[in-house]
Amino acid sequence: MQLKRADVVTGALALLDTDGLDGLTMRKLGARLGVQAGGIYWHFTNKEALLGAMADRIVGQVTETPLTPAPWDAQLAEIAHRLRRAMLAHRDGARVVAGTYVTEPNTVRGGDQAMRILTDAGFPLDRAAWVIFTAMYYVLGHTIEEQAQREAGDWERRGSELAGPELRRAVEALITADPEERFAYGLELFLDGVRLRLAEAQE
Amino acid sequence: MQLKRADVVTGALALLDTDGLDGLTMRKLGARLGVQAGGIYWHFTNKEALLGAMADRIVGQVTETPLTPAPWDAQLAEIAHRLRRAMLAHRDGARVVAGTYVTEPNTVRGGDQAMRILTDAGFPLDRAAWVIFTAMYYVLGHTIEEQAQREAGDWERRGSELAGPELRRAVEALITADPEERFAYGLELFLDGVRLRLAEAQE
DNA sequence: ACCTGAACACCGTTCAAGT
DNA sequence: ACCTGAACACCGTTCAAGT
Repeated sequence: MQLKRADVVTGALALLDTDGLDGLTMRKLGARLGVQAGGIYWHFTNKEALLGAMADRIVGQVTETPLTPAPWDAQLAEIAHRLRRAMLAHRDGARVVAGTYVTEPNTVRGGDQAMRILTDAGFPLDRAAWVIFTAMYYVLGHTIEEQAQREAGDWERRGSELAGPELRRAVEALITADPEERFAYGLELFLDGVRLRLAEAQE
Repeated sequence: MQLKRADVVTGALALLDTDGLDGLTMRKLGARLGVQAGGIYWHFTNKEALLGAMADRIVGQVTETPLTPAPWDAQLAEIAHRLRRAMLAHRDGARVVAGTYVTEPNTVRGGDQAMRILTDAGFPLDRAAWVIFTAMYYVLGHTIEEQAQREAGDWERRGSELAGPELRRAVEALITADPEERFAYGLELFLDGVRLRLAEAQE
């Protein structure tokens, strides 16, 4: 059986889960697929393109099941939570998604959906775009760190090494907290601001 | 004259400016410093440690001049703006800072300062920590993308390649916007949320 | 203490040639 | 069309040995 583009992506995601992003090499991927490293370049022009396809596969989870009708802010929060979960489903998933400027189908679909939610709510197009990217930075940043903490257990050690008294207790507060709760808190912080701007624009 | 740790960092930042993060190799750095690549390992245990020192040098700009007395939200905004400017001062500066879990002096000092501002304003310690990291994700994410856009001019092309109608115009809205204004907007969005939480906590 | 020289164990990518 | 074999031009890191 011959290799399809989709098989390469599936294999790459499996390798990502076992070896992490730094361990994801073309040679190891070739071995897993029963192919020489060079052979992969028939399916993808380079590693970056492959990573882009992997990112799009991950992001695809967000738009898989349709959103239930709800107020715009609840829908936006739902998208953010879905994106976080989708990235958490693969080791280093957030780093993979963050590392690619994806113009691929699923990413476009997700972005389009988010844009429509905000413009329907009454936001002007440019502000809606700014808001979405701001949210994106938060979701990516939070999830990257969440996964870094999970993998390298030495965050705890590093925390206790910290000289600064306030920051040290701050890092401890981060580590002991439930990641899900912390994620929701930061997201709401930011949604508060969005709600306020919308209210101002409409009066 | 012999090489000091600080000289290595200075040379590495200069190389970063000319060749970018991907072009920053130990061999090229050695050549610039008049030393074999292996020689650098006497000063730093590995490349990661060197990158950490570079990040701390960059972050050091934030705490160099003391903050003028002002309300807590203005001070926090000032820190965020300083951090962005400090990272913009070096090519790929944001990526360098984002890629390291820094426990080094300047980073600790900056984190401590931010924590004190929020706790003095009345925030409980754990929430203050959450807020700061949320802000950090935003500042890093925004600045990384700002620099990516600056370096690879192909963002514009990618934008016009986008199939999705809403998202396409969204990306155009991002590109045409003044980065400084866009940064301030996203920051205020988030500060709005923080102000709201603080007001709720104090009534 | 500080660095050289040279090696080790890798990388991503290319490309003629095979089937 | 799809892949092999083998090479090219790199990496980060180690470490005996020099000064």
